[in-house]
Amino acid sequence: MVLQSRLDYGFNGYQVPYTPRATRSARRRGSFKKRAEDNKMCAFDLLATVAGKLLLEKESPPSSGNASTDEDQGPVVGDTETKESQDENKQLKVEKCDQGSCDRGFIVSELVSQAHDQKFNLKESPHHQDDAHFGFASAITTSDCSEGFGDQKQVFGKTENEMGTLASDVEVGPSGYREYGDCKLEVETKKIIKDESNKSGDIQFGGNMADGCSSDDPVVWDGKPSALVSSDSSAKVPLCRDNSPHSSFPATRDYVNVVSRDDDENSSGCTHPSTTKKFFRSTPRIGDRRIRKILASKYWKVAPKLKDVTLSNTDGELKAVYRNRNSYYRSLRSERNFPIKKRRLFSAVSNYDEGISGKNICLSPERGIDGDVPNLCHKMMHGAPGTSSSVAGSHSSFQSRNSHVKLRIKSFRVPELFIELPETATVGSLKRRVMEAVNAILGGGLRVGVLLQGKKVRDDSKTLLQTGIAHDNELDALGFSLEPNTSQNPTPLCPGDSPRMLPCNSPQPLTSLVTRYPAAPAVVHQGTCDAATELLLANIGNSIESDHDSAPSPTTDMSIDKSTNDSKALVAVPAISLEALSVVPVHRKSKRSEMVQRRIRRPFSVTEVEALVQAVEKLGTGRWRDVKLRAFDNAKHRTYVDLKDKWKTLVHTAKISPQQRRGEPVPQELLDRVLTAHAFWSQQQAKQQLKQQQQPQQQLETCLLL
DNA sequence: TTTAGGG
DNA sequence: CCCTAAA
Repeated sequence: MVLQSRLDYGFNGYQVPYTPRATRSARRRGSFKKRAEDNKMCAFDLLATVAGKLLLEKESPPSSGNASTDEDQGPVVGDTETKESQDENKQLKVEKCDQGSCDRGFIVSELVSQAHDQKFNLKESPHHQDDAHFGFASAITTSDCSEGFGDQKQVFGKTENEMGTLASDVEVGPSGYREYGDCKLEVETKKIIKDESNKSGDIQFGGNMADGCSSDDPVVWDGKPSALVSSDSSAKVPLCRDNSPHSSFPATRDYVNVVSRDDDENSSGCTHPSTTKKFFRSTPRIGDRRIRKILASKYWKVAPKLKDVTLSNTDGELKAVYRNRNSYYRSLRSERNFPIKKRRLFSAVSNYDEGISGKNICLSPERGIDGDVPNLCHKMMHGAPGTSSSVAGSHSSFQSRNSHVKLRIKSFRVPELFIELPETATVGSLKRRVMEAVNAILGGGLRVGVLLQGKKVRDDSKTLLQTGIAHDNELDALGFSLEPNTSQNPTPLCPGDSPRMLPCNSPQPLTSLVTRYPAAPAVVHQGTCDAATELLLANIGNSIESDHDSAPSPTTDMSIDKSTNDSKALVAVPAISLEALSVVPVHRKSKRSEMVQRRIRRPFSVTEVEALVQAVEKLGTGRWRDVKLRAFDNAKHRTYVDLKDKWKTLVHTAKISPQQRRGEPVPQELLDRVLTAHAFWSQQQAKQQLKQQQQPQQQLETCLLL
C-alpha cells in the first residue's frame, strides 16, 4: 500500500478502541449521521491547522488490494499491489514559506514551518495496469489511465502540533524600535510517525507543555496534546476493467479514483491538539450532511454536547479504519475539513492586504493615539471589506509617554500549514489553498493571550500600568499569543455591547481583543465560516449559538475616543479571525437552533471533473452510486447525489458559451467529452426504454401466439 | 438507499 | 447544494 501512514489520535499514546458506529452501507457510502462526538475531530482540525505546515509532496496513488467494490468492474486484472518505490524527484516539498503577505501586514505575516517535522515517506506505488481490455475501449483505457492519473501524486504531510508556535512578534515602543517577543503557545509536541507497513501510521504526541503561555490556562490541553496527521493515499489507480453489462462509452478510460485531498485532507493534514480531553471523543464517521444538520452552522446548539463528550476513541478508531482502508478511516478524516474557498476567498485576500497594509487606520498607531479616527474606524469595520483583515497584522499602540503605551504587534506567526496539491496544480490554486488553511486557522476561534516576562497575564481587568506593561522596560518582555478559544464566552460580543473606547480602568478583558470579523459578505465565504465554526465548536466544546443571519456584525472591541484622551486607551485591535464571528456566541437563542447546516460548497476541481467524466463515460448516467464508488470512493464529501448534480451542471456548462461559464474553467476537451457522453448515454437510455416497452409486447404476443 | 429532478 | 418523490 502506498502511503498509508496514518496518524492515530492519541493522547499520550492512549488509544481508544475503535467502535464502528455507522452502518455498513453508511460507511460504504460515506454518509453518516452526525453526532456531537463527531465534533471532536473538528477540534483536531483546528489545532492541527494551527500547527499546519506547508508541505508539498507528491505521491502516486496507492492502490488498494481491495480493488473495487463496484460490482460492475468485473474481474480485476492487475491487482493493486504496491511497490515501495519512491520517486524522490517528483517530490515537491515546501517546508517553509516565509514570504507572502508578511510584508504587507497581511494576516498571516509568516508562514513558518517549524521544527522538527517528520514527513511521511511517500511511496509511490506504481499502479499496475492490466492488459485486460474492456470492450473496444480497452487500449485507450490503459494509456489514458496512466497518462491521466497514473501520475497522481499525493502529498502527505505530517503534522506537528505547533499550536505553541502561535507566537507573536511584538514591536513595542513609541519610537518605533522593535522588540520581538516570541511566545510559544501552549504546547510543544513531539510526534512520532510510524508507518506501519501499508497500514497505518501512528503519530503520538508526547506533548510538553511549555510553561508560560498556556499551561495555566484551564482551557488548554492537559499537557497531552495530540495531533494527528493525515496522509491519504487515496488516489486509486484503476486496475480493473469494467465489465459493465452496459455497453461502454467509446473511448472509455480507466477510472480514476479521485483523491479527496481537496476537502478534509487538505486541512486534514493536520490536527490539533485538543483543548480538553472531554472534547474529543472522536467518532469515525463524519462529514455527512446529517452531521451538519446537527451541527447547524447557524445555531451551534450542538456545542453543549461536546462538553460531555469523553475522550473515548482516538487512536483505536483510526487504526481500525486504516487497516480496513475503508470508509471508516476516510470518514474520520473527512471530518476534518476545511472549506475550500475560491474566488471569494481570493478577493478576501486582496482585501486583507489592503486593509492591513495601509487602510486599516484603526490600527495605525498614530491614529490610535490621536484618537481622531474612531468614526472612520468604525465605518471601516462595518463595511469595508478590508476591515475584516484587521486581524493579524494588527498593531495596537500604546504610548507610555502620554499615559499611552504604544504597542505594535508586528505579526502573528502562523505555524504550520499542511497543504497538498498535485504537481499540476496551479500557483493560483496553491495560493488559494494556503489562504484557505490560513483562514481556517484564524477562523477557528482564537483568542489572544498576553504574556509579560514569559508569564501569562490572566487578569484582564488590570491596567497596563498595573501589570507593568506600561513600563518601557517591560515592553520587551511583552508577548502575545494566539490560543484556542476555549472560553465559553470570550466577552461581550454583541455588536452593541462592545465598547468603542476603553478607559484605562476598564475591565475589558484582553480576550476581547480577539474579535470577530466584520461582516463583509464579499470577504467571507459562508462555507468557511461554517467550517471554522465547526472547528471552533468542537474545540471549545461549549454551547455556542450564533445566528449567521445576524452574526456578522463588525465590531471593534476597542478603539480610541477623544473623550478618553487622558485615559490609557487601547487602540483598536481588530478582529483576529475572519470567521470567528460566526462562532462567537451570541446571546440570543435561536429557535432554529436545530436547523441543519448547509454543506460547505466545494467546487469540483478539474481533476475531479475529469474523473467524473471518465466514470460516466464508462458507466453512463444513472448509475451514480457506481460512479461514486469508482471514481470518488475516497472523496467522502462527494456523494453520488453530488456527482449527479455535478454532471448535470457539467452538461449545462458544456452547452453554454464559455463567456457564460463561471468558476474554475473546465477544459473544453472535458466539456466536449461530457456532451458526447451525455448524448451517448441518453441514446442508450432511450434504447433501453424502448426495449423495455417492447418486451411486454413481445411477451404478450408470445402468449397470444401460444 | 438510490435515482431523478426541481429548487 | 438541498429536498424529495419514487422506485
